Amino acid sequence: MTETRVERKERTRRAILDAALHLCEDSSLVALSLRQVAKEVGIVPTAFYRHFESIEALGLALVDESFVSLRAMLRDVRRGEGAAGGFADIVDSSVSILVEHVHQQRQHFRFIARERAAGPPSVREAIRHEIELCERELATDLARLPGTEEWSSDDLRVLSNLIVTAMVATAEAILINARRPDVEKQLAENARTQLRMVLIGALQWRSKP
Amino acid sequence: MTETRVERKERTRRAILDAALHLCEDSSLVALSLRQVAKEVGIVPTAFYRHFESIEALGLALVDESFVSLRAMLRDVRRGEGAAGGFADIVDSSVSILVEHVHQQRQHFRFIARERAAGPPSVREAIRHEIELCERELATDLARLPGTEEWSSDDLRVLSNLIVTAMVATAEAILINARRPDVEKQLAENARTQLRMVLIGALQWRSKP
DNA sequence: TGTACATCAGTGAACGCGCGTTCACTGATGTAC
DNA sequence: TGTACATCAGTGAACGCGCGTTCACTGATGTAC
Repeated sequence: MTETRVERKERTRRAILDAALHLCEDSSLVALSLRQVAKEVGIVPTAFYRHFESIEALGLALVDESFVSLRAMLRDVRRGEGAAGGFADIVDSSVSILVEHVHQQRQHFRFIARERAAGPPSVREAIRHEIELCERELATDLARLPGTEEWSSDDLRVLSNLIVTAMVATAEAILINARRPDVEKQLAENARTQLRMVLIGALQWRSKP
Repeated sequence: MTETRVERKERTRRAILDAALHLCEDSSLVALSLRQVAKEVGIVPTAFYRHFESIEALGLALVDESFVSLRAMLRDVRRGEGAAGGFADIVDSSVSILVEHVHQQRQHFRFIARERAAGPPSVREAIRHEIELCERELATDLARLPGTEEWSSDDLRVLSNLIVTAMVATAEAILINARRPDVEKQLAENARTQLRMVLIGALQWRSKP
């Protein structure tokens, strides 16, 4: 015996998650059927229920998993900020890290981008919640940058929201133009320009009293 | 006889478009069936084919229709810019007009926001194309603002893209928080702050030679 | 104006198919003694 | 170590349902003369 029962079950669960991620790439979770997933995995449809209660529950598991990837990216970005010299370096390295992670975890980023707008309500809500947490984290990071000492916490959140929105849009654009390195290079350069514009504006900003 | 045959047909077509817009509000076009639409309209499923070749074709018609609404908004914004005094006025009035139009054409804006990420490929592509046209229009508007005389056309496009992205995100947030006037007021104020931050950055910007 | 014919939006039966879910089951793995 | 029993991931038949699409049709509206 090379595998325990628990290991075997975990392997099937993994296969279901991977199959779902793959199958819904061209449409959405809401158009994904339990039978399609079971067929792709190579199990009988009813065996699906041994692992998830419904496609929606499977979706929520995929949200958790996808945000593990996204948080790994944020950790890398934060490390880059510590090492870098000025704002220009931070911007350059952050966008590079974004591009790199989008490629490495292509399916997870596509999943978030798509289901954020198209998923079942509970999945949309879960993604919205996770993105809000990311915005909060970024806001506390921004508070450490020189020049934001006098900012209100509201303004930090608003700036953070703007940056996250712009970066999500950049990630989406990169995913749409996958396998077109020239377009991707341009998109990354545009994202850097946008971040620089925003940060220049931010450095001039003074919160209302 | 009160209605000609042509008028009657047009009325059914209208009813199909409205029914589709209403029925896919809680999920997506990809999860919408021809039979659901026919039932809602009160015709037999096969009669659908007298008006559209498929749900996808119906979706493309809805894209056209939705962007008529969106362009009406852009026209109002442009009129506001002409009348307003300084940047602060432009920002205030533009966001107010956005909020107002999002309410007036709630279904069209929701449709665009949702199907942009979730629709059938051809619908996604059509929406992407329309948004790109809007970005171009905004870029030519921006070129008329004082302070952008020396900008490269690339930088104008990049700034325009950032503004459109932020405003689309604001529209989405307003739609999600419909019927919560306090949240909406905050979202509008945040959007104004974001636009001000961006424009302050833009005014400091100098394109690379 | 009246008649004969053409058009065509909407009908209704029928088809084969994939769907989610139920149920009783099998047989390999795991555990208690 | 060997045996008897428990667990439980996966099976397979069956169900009723909604799906898109086909086809021949109906009958009111429109048109030519």
